[in-house]
Amino acid sequence: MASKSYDTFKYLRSGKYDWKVQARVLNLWRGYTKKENLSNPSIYYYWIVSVAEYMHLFLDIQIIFSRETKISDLEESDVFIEKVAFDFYDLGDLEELSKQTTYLIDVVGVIEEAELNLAKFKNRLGEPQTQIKFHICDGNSRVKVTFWDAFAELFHEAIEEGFEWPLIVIIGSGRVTLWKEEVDISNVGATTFYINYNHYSVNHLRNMLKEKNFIEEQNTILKKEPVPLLNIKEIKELPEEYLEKQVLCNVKVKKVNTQQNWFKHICTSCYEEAKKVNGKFNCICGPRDVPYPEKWFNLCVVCCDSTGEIEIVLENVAGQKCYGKHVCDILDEDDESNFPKSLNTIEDEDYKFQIAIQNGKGPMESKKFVAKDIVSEKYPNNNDDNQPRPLEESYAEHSTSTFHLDTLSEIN
DNA sequence: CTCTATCGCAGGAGATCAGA
DNA sequence: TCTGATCTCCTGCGATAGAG
Repeated sequence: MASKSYDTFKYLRSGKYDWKVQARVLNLWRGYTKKENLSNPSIYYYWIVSVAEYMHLFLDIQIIFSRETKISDLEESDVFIEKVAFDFYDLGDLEELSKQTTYLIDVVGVIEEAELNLAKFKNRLGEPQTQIKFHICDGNSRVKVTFWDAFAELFHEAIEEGFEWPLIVIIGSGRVTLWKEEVDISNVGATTFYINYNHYSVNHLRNMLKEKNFIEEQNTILKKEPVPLLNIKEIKELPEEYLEKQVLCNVKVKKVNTQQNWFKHICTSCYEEAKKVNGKFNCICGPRDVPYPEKWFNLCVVCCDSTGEIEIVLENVAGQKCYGKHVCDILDEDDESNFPKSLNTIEDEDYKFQIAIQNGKGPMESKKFVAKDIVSEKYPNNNDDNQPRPLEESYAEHSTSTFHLDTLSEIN
């Protein structure tokens, strides 16, 4: 048997038990076996003892390792196998894939957000968790991506490394789920990411980005209406039909209102405000306590420009961007229950707010102005001097033990 | 291991049975 | 009665789904 030549994945089939293949482990993460561990990713050959017929959407076979499977290292110079291989899916096809839990998927897309921030919160069990959320777009569709905890922090560190924006990301072996009726790609142990990687798919997207209509098409997908830039006088005079619409406005923060609550408690399930009743937080989404509500900015500031003054409520995203901190960070620093003095630091600063016009609370207040975001000029930034910078290694949470070789079968 | 809750299976320990 | 084989119950762990 030792002299037997290698089989290729293309010809593997069930019913025969002594296949011998050369393969590169593209992705390796810790699984659950009681005794045996496998070492770091490298090249192996395997005696495939059983090839199970496996009925599914994408691949014809699944390779199962048994006690009889023999694995040997191969020298890099002995074989030529690509170091990466992706099996990309269109972002528009992911909804169907979100209904299954067997397979992980590879996608590539342009990150839409101009800035990506880590969100820290406590889950319903009081455990601190970290997440980073963004959307990717392939020119035809867009999907939400949520990375969790250490993987989110790894991703956040990676994007700080000075890549060309907009970032083009390949997500390898992401898990597709439906979250609040929206397709969401999240990470599992196997998930990897490659930022501005030197791959034809990335180069293709970047070429598309240079065409004018990519951004236009993307905006069409987002059904974004252009947001008008108005001054304070114009905003105040907006007619009723502008309720629930958004405008942009360049303002200077004149005064931070220290007389009102500067943050509110948010239910971690439905993101509505949680109210304190008898010492416990309750939410409208169901008869349950919210033991660890999130804390979101809800800070009143008086702003001005050359045409007048206006009171604006900074919501969470705008507040985080103003201070570069989360509410809990400010609370940690200022453990007094009084209004934190550090909140005054934005006075006399200039901002371009994206403001939603909302219904006021009472007869004295017909309209309310809520800053949803701060507009950054960072995106898009096609600076040709800034060449895409591929990562030498993918970022992944590699550990030891079992393999998932779903993507390998496409190599040969 | 994302983390947690839950389900289901594998395997160990002890009980039971059959044959010498 | 002893010993080995088989059966049953229980526990712990792996797999999976769901949450944020």
